Amino acid sequence: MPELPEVETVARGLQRHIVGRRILSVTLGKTDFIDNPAEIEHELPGRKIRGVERYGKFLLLRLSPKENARETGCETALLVHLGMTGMLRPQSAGQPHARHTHVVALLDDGRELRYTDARRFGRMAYLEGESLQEELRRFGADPLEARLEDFAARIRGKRARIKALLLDQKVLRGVGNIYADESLWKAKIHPKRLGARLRREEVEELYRALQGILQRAIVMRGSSIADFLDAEGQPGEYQRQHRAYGREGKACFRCKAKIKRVIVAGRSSYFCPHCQRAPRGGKRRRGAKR
DNA sequence: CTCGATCCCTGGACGC
DNA sequence: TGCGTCCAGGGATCGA
Repeated sequence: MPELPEVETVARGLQRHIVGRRILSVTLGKTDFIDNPAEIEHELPGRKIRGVERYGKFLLLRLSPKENARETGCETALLVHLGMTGMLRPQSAGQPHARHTHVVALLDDGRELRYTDARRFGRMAYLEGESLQEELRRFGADPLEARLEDFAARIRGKRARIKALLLDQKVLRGVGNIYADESLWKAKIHPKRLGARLRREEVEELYRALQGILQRAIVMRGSSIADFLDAEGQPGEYQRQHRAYGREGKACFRCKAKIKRVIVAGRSSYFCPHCQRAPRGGKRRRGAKR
C-alpha cells in the first residue's frame, strides 16, 4: 500500500531510470482510473520526461512543454497515484507484460514505462498550467517539509479524530494507514483522540515521531505488505519495523500489552491500549441521550 | 465541519 | 480441489 515512503522510493527509482527519456507512444488497457484517457494518448507522445517528483502520494512526472507552448512556460505533468496496488516501472519492451498492465509508454531507449494496477484504485491524469496548480493546491502540507508550528496548527485547529486528520490529504499529504498508526504508537496517542484536544507536547511528540518514522521508512525503501515493489522491482524492508500496524493480539514492544484493533475513520487502527490511552468520554458521554 | 456508510476493484485468506 | 465469503484500503460522494 504505497504511502509517502513507498512513493518516494518509486520516485527516486524513476529519477534514475527514466528522466531525460522521450515518450514515443502510449498504449492503454483499462482506463477507468484515468481522468481523460484520450488526452493521455494524444499529449504524451513526443514529450520528454524532465523530472520525477513525489507530491504526497502522487508521482509527478514533469514533462517537456507542448510543441506550441515552448515560450509560454506552461508547466505540464503526468500525475500518477498508485492507489493500493499500482506499480510504475520501466521494463525492456521485449519482456512480457505483467497481468493488469493498463498503461504502456514506449520510451526512446527501447524500454517501456509500464503501469500495472490490479485493483485500479490508482489514478492517472495529464495536467497542464493552471489546472495542474489547482490540483496541487487541493492538498495539505508535506509532513517532512512542514514546520512544527504549521503542523501543530493543522492538527489542533480541527476537532476530528487524530487518526482521521493524519489520513486526510487536505491536512497532510502522503500519510496513510500504516504510518498513521506507527506514528501514533510512537507518540503514545490513541487514534480516537481529537486533534483539538491534544496537548502541545503531544503534538510535538507526534510531529517528531511522524517525521522520524517516514525518514527511516524511506531509507528502508518503504513497507512491502502485500505486493509493493519499487521502480526497480524491489520490495521494501520497513514492514519489519512495524510496531503497531498489523500486529493485533501481539505484544506491544514497549509494555507487552496486547495490540488492539479498532475501526477509526473507516480504517483498521492498531494501537496499544496501555501506552495509548483512550480519550475521556471516548465511548458515549455520560447522560447523553441515545 | 465531521461523521458513517457505500461504492469502486481484485486477490488472498479462510472455512467447509 | 474448489467454491463461497470476507476483508484489505485511498478516495469520492452522499446524507445525517
